[in-house]
Amino acid sequence: MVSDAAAVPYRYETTRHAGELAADPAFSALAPGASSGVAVVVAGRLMTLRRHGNLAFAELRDWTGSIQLFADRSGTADFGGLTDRSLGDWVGAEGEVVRTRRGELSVRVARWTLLAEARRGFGDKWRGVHDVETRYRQREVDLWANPGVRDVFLLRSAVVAGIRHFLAARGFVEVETPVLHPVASGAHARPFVTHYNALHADFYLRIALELYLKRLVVGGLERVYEIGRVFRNEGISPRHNPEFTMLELYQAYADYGDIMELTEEMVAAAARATVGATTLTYQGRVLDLTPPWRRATLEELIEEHTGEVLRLELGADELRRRARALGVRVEEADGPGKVLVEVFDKRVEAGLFDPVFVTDYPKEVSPLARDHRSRPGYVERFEAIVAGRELANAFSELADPDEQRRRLVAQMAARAAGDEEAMALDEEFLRALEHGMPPTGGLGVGIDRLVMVLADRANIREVVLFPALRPFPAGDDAGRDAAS
RNA sequence: GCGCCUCUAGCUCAAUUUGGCAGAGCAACGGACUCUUAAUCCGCAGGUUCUGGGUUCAAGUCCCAGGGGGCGCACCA
Repeated sequence: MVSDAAAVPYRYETTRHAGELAADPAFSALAPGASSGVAVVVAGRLMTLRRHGNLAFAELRDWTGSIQLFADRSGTADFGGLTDRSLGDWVGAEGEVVRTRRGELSVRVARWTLLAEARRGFGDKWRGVHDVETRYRQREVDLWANPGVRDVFLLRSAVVAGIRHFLAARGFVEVETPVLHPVASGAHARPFVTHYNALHADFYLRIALELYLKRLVVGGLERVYEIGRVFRNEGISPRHNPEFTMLELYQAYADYGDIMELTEEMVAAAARATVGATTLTYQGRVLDLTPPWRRATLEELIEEHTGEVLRLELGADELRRRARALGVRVEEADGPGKVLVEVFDKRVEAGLFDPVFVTDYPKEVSPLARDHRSRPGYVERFEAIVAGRELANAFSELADPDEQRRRLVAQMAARAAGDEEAMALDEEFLRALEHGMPPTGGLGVGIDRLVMVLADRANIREVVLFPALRPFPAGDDAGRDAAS
């Protein structure tokens, strides 16, 4: 069915969406076989087409839902042209809202317009497309072929909108900071490297938002946040995409206790804005996100889940011995704090399901967090664990420029000793701190992981539209298409 | 990077315990049908079984190498 592409209009004005028609109380009482007298214009893709000679029924789907089109030879202009259409074609239709004798709300098509032709099909109309490679590489196909996919991404949009709304109500301002950094710092991760031709210098894609945002607090933005992509040059897994979306926020005059309250309220608000409740089902289990969340120290949770009482005071040798006894692999170079966190990550984290704020991390592994006000060797830091995964990381921020320099110098020493993830020293950041940063609470939230929880998805690829995959192999389908 | 699994028509999947002419449903294409809901019915067409080697009279099936994908480990706050 080759059609004249030039005949496709440049614009098409609809009056209603399919989902609205189905939900409109004005039509709910419409009896089978009755007409409403209301004329509408709708548009979307033909998902099914049932031809009956002089009658035809079609499912027209737009991004709000579906509406049935009802056409007949006597009442529909170019009826034959309509029944010649293929599944997947985009069609605009105008006509009266009616209910068929069998009770299906429909638009009785008076006139219709071809808006685009689908040269390719969308796979099995009942079973959809299961091949994950097709689903992720050709998300446009996945969005039509598989139920629920579009809903996940609409939910993702609503989560981000809900967070912006929540933060605006608390007086936060949203900013944008550079993606290309001369020094990649603010997190323990290997960066992607790129080259800045105009500056004749290598730059790094950011691994965190942290340092620039704190400089803005120094600059007087007392409540500031950014939602943006960060890039970590690491493995791809069901829980890791090398580029992912992070929310970071900083609140002057607040400590990590305040940030805990903010975190649980913000996640609860995002849940209410999307699933409509703070209790939901995740992977078959009931997950209760209702504040307040449990608070427990790292050591308390380790003891609870392993039976071992591990404290920094035991010293590195003894801690390594006990960690190995628990089956946790640790390096000889690992200090006591690193060992403690390793034990938690390997033996405790995955077993936590309902939300927990894990508090008070070793100073050794937290170079940007402020010393704990009462526990030597520890910092005021927490991670929020939800459904067995880290959802957020936060601290009372370290503001003392001298102490911050000492910590980062130590990191650079570790880096020189071979630790590729040790944090880099950023002189511009240190200079900013010398201007004075007030007491500040900071938070980082993995938006992708939050969406996974709210959308009940176990794989991060299900919540990222175009997840990282190997480049499309040469000589495969795309190459043939280009040649033909 | 390592281990295990996987790749068959546009899509979803079959193809007998060491191996014996590669099939079905959906989509597409031609046709019938005035209330369908994955419409139904008739007809037609559709293949480098991921790629390259090897074993065998015979390979989708067994072996080797490579590629894509999945899962786990490692890595990764």
